[in-house]
Amino acid sequence: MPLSRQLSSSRIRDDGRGIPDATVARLPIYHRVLRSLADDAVHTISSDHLAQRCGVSPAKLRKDLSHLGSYGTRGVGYEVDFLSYHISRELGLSQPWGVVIVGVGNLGHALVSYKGFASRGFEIVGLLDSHPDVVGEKVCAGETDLVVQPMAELEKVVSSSNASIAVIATPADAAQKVCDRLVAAGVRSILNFAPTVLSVPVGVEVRKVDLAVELQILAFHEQRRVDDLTPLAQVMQA
Amino acid sequence: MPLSRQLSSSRIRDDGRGIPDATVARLPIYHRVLRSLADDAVHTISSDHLAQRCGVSPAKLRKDLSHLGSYGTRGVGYEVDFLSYHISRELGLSQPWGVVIVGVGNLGHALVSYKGFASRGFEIVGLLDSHPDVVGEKVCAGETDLVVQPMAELEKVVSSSNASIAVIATPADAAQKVCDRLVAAGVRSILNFAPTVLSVPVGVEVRKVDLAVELQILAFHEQRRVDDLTPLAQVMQA
DNA sequence: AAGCATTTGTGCCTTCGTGCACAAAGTTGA
DNA sequence: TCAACTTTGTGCACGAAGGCACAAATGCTT
Repeated sequence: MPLSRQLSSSRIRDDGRGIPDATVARLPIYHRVLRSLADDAVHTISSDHLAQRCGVSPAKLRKDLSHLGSYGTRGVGYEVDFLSYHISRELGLSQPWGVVIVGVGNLGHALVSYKGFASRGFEIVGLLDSHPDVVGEKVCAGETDLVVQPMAELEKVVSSSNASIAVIATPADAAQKVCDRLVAAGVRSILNFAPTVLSVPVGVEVRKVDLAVELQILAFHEQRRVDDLTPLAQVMQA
Repeated sequence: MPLSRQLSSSRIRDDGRGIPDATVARLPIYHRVLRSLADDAVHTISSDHLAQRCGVSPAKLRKDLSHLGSYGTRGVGYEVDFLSYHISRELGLSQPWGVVIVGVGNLGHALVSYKGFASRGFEIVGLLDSHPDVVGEKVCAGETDLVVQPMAELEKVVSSSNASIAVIATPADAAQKVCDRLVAAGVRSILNFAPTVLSVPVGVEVRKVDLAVELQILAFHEQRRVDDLTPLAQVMQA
């Protein structure tokens, strides 16, 4: 029996959820812009206009949205609230997600105070840190306050809060151990801010955000730009 | 004469210039792992082993490195220091880059205290904020202390420090104005943490890091996983 | 010196992502 | 009602990216 195909991320029916990864990565942008438009009392918007606000090409936007279904009206455009609802539904924002943050340094504090979580269905249900000075600190997270728990409580916090997403904001040398404990506790989705490569078993998804990597990519293009200013060297060598 | 191709000459710039974006995005990872290996006194490493540490496939690693030139030895592997040097050179890490950070909230503080900048040639040369309580604050950045400047000093700070990269860590509603002023002051590379789409003229590169977007992508896959647990319902309804 | 073991570098093929262009579908106005 | 206009949804073609497999090149051993 070909069971292996079930594990593949590719779906056969386009009617279902065969949404390309590149599209999924852009849906949150579309959703955010649509919410902003709704706040400005905009009812309908064309793909050209919406695409410009999202920083993508109109054709790409239309193809992305076509993967969700035909939610536009030809000759008119898309109804903002209607499209926003369907995107949020597809992204799973209609149900709440519990998030545990491990590591409450400057970055952890920034994450807790970030306003964009609660409005998109994410609720911070646990804060963990190993440093004695931080443990016990009361942190204002949205409407409710949270107390930073010691690292020993990790398994208990994850299981009791039924958190499904974890954020690692620890130093690099602690990240892998934290990751292993999170996975053992049942977490299958991890957002990693520590500058290290995490190894996880299959079935666990890790996304990484690396500040230094982003800067180095910028530096590469910046240097290439500088090199292009000296085309004489190339002519001389030829 | 067939000038189009010259083999075995890694110094030909035409070959080194066309590095795919996907490769450039992985080079910082390779570099970081190589530096770590060097600290552990590892002299040579094979592509299989290095690939495993970097979380990529060996074939991909070799193809990535082949874009830089032939820096490996068949039958042996890659010399750690040698390869590390060539990657850092290609990324432009051999020369220092001045970085200005706009917005010194929790996230800004986290960026300033991040250790990975100085070791990769990035030096924070300016801190800017609009809030009176933050302006004037002395922040410890690596070896030297920096004082947060008021936003009015933006143009002066950028031009006097000759910064080429800027980081926007402000709230979303201030980001576009800050971006415009940075571009007008001569900045051509911007790392944007604000959850908004920035519009810039051609020739300016913007990379964005959006925390909520990353969480929403995780939530999408998490939801898909939950939906896959109930395939019977779909079959029954069909 | 010669053969064996090991590892790199790369050609080929498949898959994924993007842009173009246009038919289909809906609205507006007379 | 019908024609002109607007906008969506999509087929197609092209380029980028990834994986496989193997020839070329190097070290080691006899």
